Amino acid sequence: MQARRLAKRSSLGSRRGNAALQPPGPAPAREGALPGLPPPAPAPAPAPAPAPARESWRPPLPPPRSAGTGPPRAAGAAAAAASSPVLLLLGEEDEDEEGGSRRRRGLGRVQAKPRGGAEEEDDDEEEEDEEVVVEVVDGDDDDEDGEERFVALGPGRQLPKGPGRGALKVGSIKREMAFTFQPEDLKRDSSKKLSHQHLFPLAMEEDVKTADTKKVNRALDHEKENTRSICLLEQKRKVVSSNIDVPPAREMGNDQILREQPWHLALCKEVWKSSEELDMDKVTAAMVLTSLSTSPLVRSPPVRQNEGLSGSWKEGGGVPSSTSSSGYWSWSAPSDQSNPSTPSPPLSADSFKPFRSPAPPDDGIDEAEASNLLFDEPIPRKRKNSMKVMFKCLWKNCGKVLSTAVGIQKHIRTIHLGRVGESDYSDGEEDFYYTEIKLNTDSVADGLSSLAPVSPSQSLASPPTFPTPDSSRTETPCAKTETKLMTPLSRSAPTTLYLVHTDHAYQATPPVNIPGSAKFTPNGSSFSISWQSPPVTFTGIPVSPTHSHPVGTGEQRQHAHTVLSSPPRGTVSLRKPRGEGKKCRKVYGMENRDMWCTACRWKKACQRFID
DNA sequence: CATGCCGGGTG
DNA sequence: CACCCGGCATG
Repeated sequence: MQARRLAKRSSLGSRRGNAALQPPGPAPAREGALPGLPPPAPAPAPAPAPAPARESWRPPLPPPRSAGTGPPRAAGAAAAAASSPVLLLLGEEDEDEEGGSRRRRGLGRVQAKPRGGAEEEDDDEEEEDEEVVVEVVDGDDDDEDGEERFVALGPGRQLPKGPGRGALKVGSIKREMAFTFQPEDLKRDSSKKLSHQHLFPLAMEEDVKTADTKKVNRALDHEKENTRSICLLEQKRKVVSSNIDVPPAREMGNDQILREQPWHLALCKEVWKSSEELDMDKVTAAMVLTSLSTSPLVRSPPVRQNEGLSGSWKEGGGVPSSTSSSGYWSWSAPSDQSNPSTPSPPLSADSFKPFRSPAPPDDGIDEAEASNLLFDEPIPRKRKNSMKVMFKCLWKNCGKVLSTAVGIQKHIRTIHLGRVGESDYSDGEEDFYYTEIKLNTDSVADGLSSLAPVSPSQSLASPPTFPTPDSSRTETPCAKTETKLMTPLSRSAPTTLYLVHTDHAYQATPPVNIPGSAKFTPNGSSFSISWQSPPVTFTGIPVSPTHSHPVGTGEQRQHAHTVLSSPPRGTVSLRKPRGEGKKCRKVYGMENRDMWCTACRWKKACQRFID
């Protein structure tokens, strides 16, 4: 808001100085524009250009190319492509995107690029693919690498080598298919592009994402044909792979799988393919691996993967509303979810990408895990740590609380039931005399600490959150988290905690109950958490809300105020009481404004007539 | 509404 | 830091 206003103001100001005739938009730009530049181009061009360009190059699939094998096989492959949708996808797009860009490139890549920015990115995306292909085909120097990939590609799901593999393998599949009918020479640009590659990582990802989405949509459209096309693809691949010396057994395994579940696999393949397109390189894979290994609580991947397979996650923006998010994301869940690499699960493709590949390996486990979390067990694992289960004896006048069921049973047996000798024998009667109580270890503190995205801070190398129940702590990590991955869910998730301190009656926000918020009632005081507009409200805290000026205890409160951002008028009335004496304005009047003290001129506290 | 002043933006 | 201004609080 302010910004806008300011902008407006500034523009006005500039106009003021200039001529009021200038059209509002271009005016400032032009003023700033260099004399040497051609007037029309600079200002308008940059802004609108990117958008359209992006649109146009969006669909790009990683342009499969062949290095050595290309030419001879190309014709046949093209023909095949025509008959099969999937192949069409690959080939066709290749034509569009690749051809176009290539042509342009041919014309003069060195020259300035009208829409070159997008183009470049596109190319970059292809980079990795190409490189890999080259390696594989050539197989000379980097033989080992190439081979490895192909080996991995075979098994499809029994990926023994780790998460990252999944993507790579699938990718290699596609590559195989691709270069079969793409007799293009990649060496040409590859090196150059590679150099570019690291420059546009984000762009790449996004591209990939969109491409991915689009692809899957198409896949859905052509469900039926997909089966067939897959078969064709399989054939193709076999041909190629035979050249490349792929272990036949694995190939077969993969094919069989495909045949058994043609449709699903078609989709899977699409997804995988795309994921591979994302081309999460080894580094990413490693990162994911490490993050996975460090935090055993990473459970989002499974869910997401499922979504991905079903294609639901791509229906733009629909993600958050998907099953996983709705039910699963009860208040406590986020605390678990907010782990290093997945502060905000399903939404952003960025976060999504890295996880897709690792997913396959732990498929089974994750499946179980996900369902587990989805259905029952309202209290996710991590919370168990903070949640202490105690067993309380219900016997009259005996409030004994023990930490173990066995203990309490024993207690009841021996003390109340008088079964001293039969300590081991239990007829279950004891069960009636004790109850299980869950001690929310200092509910408030617990809640806060668990809500605090402790894990994200790890991955982000931000200062670790202190286990101390200092609620104020929670904010720092949050901010970072948000900046990192700004996905709707992450924002809505309780990653951010605001503590609204109520100093004034008008500021007192009654505990707001919002769906998805949890409310604790420890020690009689109420503590409600929600991750929406009025995120957290504290009431009943032993802080006297009476005095409006921080004195004595005000110290603490002051601290709380500064540290905790309180949305609604967080500013305590530190405002200097209005000066009663004469002020420059009064003394000199508006007419003699130049005689005012500077402070007055600046609308600051008058310095001349200080009270 | 007038005034005093704070918070924040711009250069 | 100088300058400016939006907007709130107060009278």
